[in-house]
Amino acid sequence: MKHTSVVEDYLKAIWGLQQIERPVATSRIAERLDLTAAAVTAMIKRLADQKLVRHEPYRGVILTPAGELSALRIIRRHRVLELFLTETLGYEWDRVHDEAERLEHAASDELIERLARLLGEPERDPHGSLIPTAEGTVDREKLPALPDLPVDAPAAVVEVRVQSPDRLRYLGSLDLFPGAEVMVREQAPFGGPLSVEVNGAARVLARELAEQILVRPASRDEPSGDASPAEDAPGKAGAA
Amino acid sequence: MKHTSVVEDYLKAIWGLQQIERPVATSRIAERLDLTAAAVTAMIKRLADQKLVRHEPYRGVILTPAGELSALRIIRRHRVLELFLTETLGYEWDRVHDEAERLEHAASDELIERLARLLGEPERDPHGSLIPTAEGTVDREKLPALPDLPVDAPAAVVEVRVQSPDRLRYLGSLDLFPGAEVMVREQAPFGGPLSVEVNGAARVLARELAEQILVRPASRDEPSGDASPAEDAPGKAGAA
DNA sequence: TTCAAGGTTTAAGGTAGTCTAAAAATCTCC
DNA sequence: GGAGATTTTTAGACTACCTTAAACCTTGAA
Ligand SMILES: [Mn+2]
Ligand SMILES: [Mn+2]
Ligand SMILES: [Mn+2]
Ligand SMILES: [Mn+2]
Repeated sequence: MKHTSVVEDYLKAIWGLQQIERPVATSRIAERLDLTAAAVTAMIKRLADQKLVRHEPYRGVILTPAGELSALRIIRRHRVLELFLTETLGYEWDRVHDEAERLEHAASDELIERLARLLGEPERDPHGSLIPTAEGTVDREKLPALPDLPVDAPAAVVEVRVQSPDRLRYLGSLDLFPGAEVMVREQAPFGGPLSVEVNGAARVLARELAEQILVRPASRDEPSGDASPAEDAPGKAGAA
Repeated sequence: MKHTSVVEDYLKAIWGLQQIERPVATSRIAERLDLTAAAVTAMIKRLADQKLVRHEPYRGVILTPAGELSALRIIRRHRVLELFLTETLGYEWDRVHDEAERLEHAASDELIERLARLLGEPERDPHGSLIPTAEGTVDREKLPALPDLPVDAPAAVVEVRVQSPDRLRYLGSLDLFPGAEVMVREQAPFGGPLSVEVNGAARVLARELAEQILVRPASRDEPSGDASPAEDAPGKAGAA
């Protein structure tokens, strides 16, 4: 039931990659964790021994239910910690990942649950990612990205799926935090940039970045979502 | 400049033992860290290679200035974290040590300084231990223990040098937190227990425990200390 | 002054995790 | 249905710790 921090990071990586492709290839894990493929193969064997993954040689791995549960518990830790760092300690949203990456292995369940209570049992981290419950469950949501929006349709930023501190800092300078009100004004052809209104201000944004910004279109009838319960705006964490 | 968590724990242990006896014997370190003497000898070699300790074979080790600086920085982390856990998250004072023991290795300097700011740049941890400065300095203070007090002389608890959660919990149930007002009423002979008044309530306390409770006698003229600046009562952290 | 007790170090071996280089399997594309 | 490219796994080594058992100092008491 208790794993090393290295194992925890592997599980987290595999879980994330699994959202894209199952089974997960050795090389995908290697590049995400910045290790050689040989190291990953060796670790995969240990994970399989511990019944955390199933491995088909030369084919890849998938998490077992036990592995997935552990992964989600670590992801919960990571995201709760990230939110604590921005909300309580005033970190910028581009600086929280590395800190949380280490703390997630040292914090006890009790600490995480106390932090979650302090933060009001939050649903999303500073980047808008859903925080798994303490029991290890998350909804799988498929939201449109900014370039998927029709022109002039209002929407709200929900999640910014960007890791790089540089990019996050840049997006922050454009006010593109979860909760921001956005509207696509124009999409340049041939994969060109988007003209977007963010909280009323006109911005131009590289398509590559825009694709990582997930939004919820404003429903025309009601101000909130139609089928889902009213969203609580996560509040722009650590604005510059 | 950056050490493994194991190295950090060795430095911390050696620093603490050095306050009692210099040089520090292999076996003292082994028992404090719950390791075999052989493991300690091996590690001492590595520490000496890194110029963190000086080792005289068969005699013991002492920290170099670099080693002491590192030790004090880790002790600062540990104590700031402990205070955060009691003050901000409502932990009891007997539960914070283990948690801090792990977090101290994962938290960045920036995190610790932000916590310290949040906590008002505190001077003492929940047990009353002095928190080294960010620069890595602490005053060495020698306070009397409870059994050193003359009968009927009022004093204030400053530090409770007890590790064991059981004992801490017990002392907490007697209100013996830093800041408590105490007065020894009677000392049973032959190493017997002490009768002590704690915040006005009569208590009986084993001498062994009383010896770990450091106090500052109230000066008869002024309510505060005479030479030192007024102490800020650390507030009874996590009272039951 | 010797010698045994007790603490310390060395020797040998183990686990977890990493790397490079080589071997093996799979994929791609003609 | 291969040949060659690409991935994956194996083999062999290395670092950081830890353990037990044996050898080695230091010391104090006879
Ligand atoms: Mn991590
Ligand atoms: Mn995040
Ligand atoms: Mn520690
Ligand atoms: Mn303490």
